[in-house]
Amino acid sequence: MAIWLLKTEPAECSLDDIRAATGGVMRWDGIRNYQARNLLRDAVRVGDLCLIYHAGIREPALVGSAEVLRAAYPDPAQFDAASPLHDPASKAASPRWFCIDIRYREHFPRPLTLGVIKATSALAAMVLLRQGRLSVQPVTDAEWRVIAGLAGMAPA
DNA sequence: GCCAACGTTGGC
DNA sequence: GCCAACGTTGGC
Repeated sequence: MAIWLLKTEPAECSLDDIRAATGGVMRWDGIRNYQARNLLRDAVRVGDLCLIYHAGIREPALVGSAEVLRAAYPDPAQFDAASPLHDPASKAASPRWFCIDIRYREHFPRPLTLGVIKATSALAAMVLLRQGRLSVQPVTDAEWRVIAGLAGMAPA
């Protein structure tokens, strides 16, 4: 099982929104960056753990987790002319953009803020701190153990 | 294929 | 609202 960090602006889609969705299942779409796309399409598997990161707010933080319910499939929005995510250059026979379905798992007892992540030496190598703009990022098992501890989770 | 211009992201 | 980082675009 791999671990991923998924970044979102809570005004667009928050962990609360995921929990509130039918069955706690949410389509994770709108990825329009090739590096993130490649990870999503080639490496993200059913059952993988997703850590949800809220960005674009006063205190950015890892707030909880979800799991991958369905692996990559073509993002329907790219073919929808009315959508802001429409990509006229993408063809149905060779889709350019992909999405996944995730299912809500939990809110962390204590959200782990970016400030604390930055101040934690064991997390200094996180992709988040080096490539902050990447919206799908790999997280190592060791990083997850540290994150889980700081977020108040019992050891798995 | 290089590179300047431009747009977007996201922390502060 | 500013600005740094960085991805994309398009002229050459």
